[in-house]
Amino acid sequence: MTATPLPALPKLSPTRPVSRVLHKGQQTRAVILDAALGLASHMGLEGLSIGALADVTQMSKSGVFAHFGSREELQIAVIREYHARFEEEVFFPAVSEARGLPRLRALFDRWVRRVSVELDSGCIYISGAVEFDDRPGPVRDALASMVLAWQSALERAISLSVDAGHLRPDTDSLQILFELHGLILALHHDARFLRQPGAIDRARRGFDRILDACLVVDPATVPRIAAR
Amino acid sequence: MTATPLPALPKLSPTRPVSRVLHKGQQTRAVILDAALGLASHMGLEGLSIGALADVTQMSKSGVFAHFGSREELQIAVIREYHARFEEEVFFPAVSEARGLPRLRALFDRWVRRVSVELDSGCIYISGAVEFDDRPGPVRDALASMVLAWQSALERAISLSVDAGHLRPDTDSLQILFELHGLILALHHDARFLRQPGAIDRARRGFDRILDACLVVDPATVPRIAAR
DNA sequence: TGCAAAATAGCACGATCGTTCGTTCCATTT
DNA sequence: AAATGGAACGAACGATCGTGCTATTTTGCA
Repeated sequence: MTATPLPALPKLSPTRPVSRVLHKGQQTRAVILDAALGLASHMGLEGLSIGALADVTQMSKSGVFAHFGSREELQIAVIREYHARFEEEVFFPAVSEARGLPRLRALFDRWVRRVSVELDSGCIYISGAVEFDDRPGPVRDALASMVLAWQSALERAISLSVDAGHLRPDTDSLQILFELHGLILALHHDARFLRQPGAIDRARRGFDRILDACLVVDPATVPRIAAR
Repeated sequence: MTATPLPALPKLSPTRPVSRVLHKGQQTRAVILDAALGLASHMGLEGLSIGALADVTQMSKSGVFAHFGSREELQIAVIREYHARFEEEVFFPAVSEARGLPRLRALFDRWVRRVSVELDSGCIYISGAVEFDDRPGPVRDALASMVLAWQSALERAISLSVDAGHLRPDTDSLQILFELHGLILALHHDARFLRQPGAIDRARRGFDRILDACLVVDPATVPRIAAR
């Protein structure tokens, strides 16, 4: 339960220059990337077309194209951008919580919100995984790298909850990770595809149920630490 | 826990003539459909192209096209065919098991096998849900109808387990359904996209854990019914 | 065996795809 | 004032897409 076999979280910050004045090129590139993210979350990474991107950004196809060099590079850039935003909105705010259960709760809670409340923009991790599970290549590699990084971060939070004494020492953190991931995927499916309103509560209740099973209960002090 | 709000399982059998001698047309249509299913499970329903289908079946594009009238009809036909096979391989064999926990176990077990062991052919229900969650139309409707039918069948099996006294009376069958679905989705994700070998066991263990939590334990006869 | 009907092929269409190329515009520098 | 470089454009390319049309072949039944 100590060493994690998953790769470390890739740091994306170095790739984009810090607080430099953006040249015109990088500025419009950011605009394009923003539009591409919105487009990809609706149509999927495979549905991303340069022509549609040109329409949205009011540019010429070749003008858009020049910023990325190829469609594949554009897709990878979108994945990286999504990863950066995911870090910003889910990971970073949660790690400021106290390690252990509070942090784990915060991670899951923000994850849920990211997948569901942002109802219009689907999760590229999830749609991309389905689109590229049979398509080897650099896009799939980039996607898998990001997903593994996020799973690794979550697994670490679970392990920390064990170390902090919040969860039982015999907790199988990878099993917990698997089941939590399942809740998110079911949420994404029921909320986005089936449009069922109760999915968010179901995911949260599932979270409580999974963790209840391996909560450390001190019978001397507390008779019963219920969910939450 | 009695009435199910989900629609009834559509009976597909009436649509194909029973034990009639197949005319040449329906015969090659079946060949095309078989190839289309294999192709769609790799490339997705959106990746299904009539040209590629013509190459595989050694036919002309127009020859393939004539059997369905439109790409949309082809996609719907593929969805229906997948549903029929899913019924045949997962649902029908499982309902021959005794109602209650045995049947529920059989349903889940065959579901797991369908999603994972058939490693080359992905689940169209899952990939289709991601592809069409933002694309209204008849294809999405057909897909949703099939998925809801299957979920309804599963929910009935869970409710029957409650009625049979295998699960506690206060069991929230829709919550169980949600979590079991999550396990399958996580299995599909980890096995197909991440290629992690341990995913099948994780799904099975998740199943046991979910049901353990609402098993009826008779304290008089059995001191403790452990997992399985 | 012959004939109508069904099944398939051939061809072409408009649209869209990613990509390449040459050109123009504009800001910065020499 | 002239020269340089990046950024964006417009047009065109080959390919593939779905979808019509019209022959031609094949099938099944009288």
